[in-house]
Amino acid sequence: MKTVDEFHDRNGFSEKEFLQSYNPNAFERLSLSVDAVIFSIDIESQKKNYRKLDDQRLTVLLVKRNEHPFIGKWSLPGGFVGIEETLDEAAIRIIKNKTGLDNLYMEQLYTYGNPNRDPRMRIISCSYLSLLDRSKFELSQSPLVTDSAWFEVETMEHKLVLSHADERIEVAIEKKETRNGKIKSMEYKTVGGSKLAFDHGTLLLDGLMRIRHKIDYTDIAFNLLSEEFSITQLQQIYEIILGKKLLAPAFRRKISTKIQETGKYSQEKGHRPSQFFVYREEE
Amino acid sequence: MKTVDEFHDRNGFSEKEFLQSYNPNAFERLSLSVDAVIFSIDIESQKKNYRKLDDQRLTVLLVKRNEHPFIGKWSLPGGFVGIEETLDEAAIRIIKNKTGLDNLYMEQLYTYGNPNRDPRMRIISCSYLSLLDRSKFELSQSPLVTDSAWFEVETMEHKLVLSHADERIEVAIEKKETRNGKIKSMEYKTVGGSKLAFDHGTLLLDGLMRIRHKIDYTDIAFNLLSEEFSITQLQQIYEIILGKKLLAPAFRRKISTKIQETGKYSQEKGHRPSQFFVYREEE
DNA sequence: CAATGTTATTATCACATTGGTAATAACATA
DNA sequence: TATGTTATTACCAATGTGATAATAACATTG
Repeated sequence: MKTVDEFHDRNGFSEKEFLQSYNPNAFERLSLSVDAVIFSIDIESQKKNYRKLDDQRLTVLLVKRNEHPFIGKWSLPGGFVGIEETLDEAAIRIIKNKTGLDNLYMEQLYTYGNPNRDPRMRIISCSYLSLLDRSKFELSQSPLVTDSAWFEVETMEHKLVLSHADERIEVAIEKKETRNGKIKSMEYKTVGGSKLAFDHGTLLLDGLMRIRHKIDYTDIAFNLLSEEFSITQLQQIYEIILGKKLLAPAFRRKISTKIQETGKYSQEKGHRPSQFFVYREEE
Repeated sequence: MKTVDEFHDRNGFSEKEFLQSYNPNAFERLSLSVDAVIFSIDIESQKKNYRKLDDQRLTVLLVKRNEHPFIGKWSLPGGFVGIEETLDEAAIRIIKNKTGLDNLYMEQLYTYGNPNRDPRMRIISCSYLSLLDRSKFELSQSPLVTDSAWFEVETMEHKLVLSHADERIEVAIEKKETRNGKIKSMEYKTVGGSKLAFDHGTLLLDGLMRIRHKIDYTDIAFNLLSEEFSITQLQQIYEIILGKKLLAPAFRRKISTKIQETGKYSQEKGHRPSQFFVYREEE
């Protein structure tokens, strides 16, 4: 079998020779960062606050920037990719640093390369989507607790509203009809600046779209709940993400193949106890 | 309203001052390339060659590298992202250069950042998926015709086989069970080297998975056909991509809402003519 | 020109899935 | 014991899907 080295280019160089004389600065260089869109839902706390179902929210983890650029603004947790780590490794490292948690659901989302997205220089950002089981997590565990917070996410017709305590961030959204080949589709794009750093409003919106879409052909929603859960809790997760009410009997039927009874029951008072279930893997 | 400049960092610098003194080389730099997985199906030519339905194939555009590294090997068409262009712009430019075509269906697929994926240096690759209507396209129109070709794609249990004329490229595939949070899933990964340059076997396999999955919740398949087509041709596209036969009446029903009659009929002999349809956009 | 072969298209049926409402169950409290 | 609350099951209608059969519209052949 031929080895690569047997081939020579038009200058007569073998691959080994070529690589030895290769100048890495021949092309423009740039930097790569990873930014994480970390979602969670705190069903328990939302219940304690007497929230109605339609008032419950998905939350996203934001950190306040304490360095230029965009100092003082909220941003998605992120950081630069080290020269010797893969993108996934960088995302795991960054999420661990910001949340203290490991083994989360995590997937690469999209890569943003607008030349002007960072005022410092050309920085490409690869975004990751991550889902957190809030019962395992307390913000105080994080080394960054003083300037990180879970913001409730609310989508309205023309804007995305993020709120936490008395902070309120609005991101304008444009519904835009785009054509891609023969396919016409409605795209949701953020427009203009906001109180969010960089283009993180766009990253957040894209993450939101991804989870809303992916919830009905995968089981990612289970990652937002603890090991044992009632069907009602699970249904609430779906309702919050999809932004609409679901019918209990139909939901129960559809989900029944994916869960398994535990025989344990809830201790809530004043009504029939609900059974706890666990996620059952497909065979 | 406050401007960003009013904030000062711990060194007392405003954002403007910070940016003026920013050293872009403070972090490790790298390069970014875009590689395109361009699929097409040539129904007409496959019919002329008396191919049976189950013998029809999806094809992907490969170009032969005439420079180090991987000189002489086949690769996906790609190139470096210019310092002043977005990733989408780079993909459009590259596809136009390689195929001569514009206004194709195109979407960003995934970003690959393994530190060792390129022997020259750290090069990140952002892959794009593109679909081509073969009736509008002839390879001879391309400025790169001498070293580019449509390779038929065939997936088998443990390998991906690409073939064109007497060339045959095999890419080993590993079915790997991965766990991501609570979700267990089967992933298909390419293993080891092949006659394909870089990690392009992986890019190709991921593109294949994406199109197979996306075909049943979007209308991307229409991008592989010309304006007017018979339902049978459309069904063949679906069969080729999904890799299995479909029942004509069921397919007809399902697709009927997405197409519109033209009143024109095929001229083929020996049987009932088929009506031509056009893609109908949703209201 | 009728019989045959070929592909296109429609009809029909059984079955599964889903949206929706009603009924029942299992508690706590008044 | 009656009432309120949530959980769970039963049931029905409407819709969608897999599958086979029937019919239509040609060309070709004997």
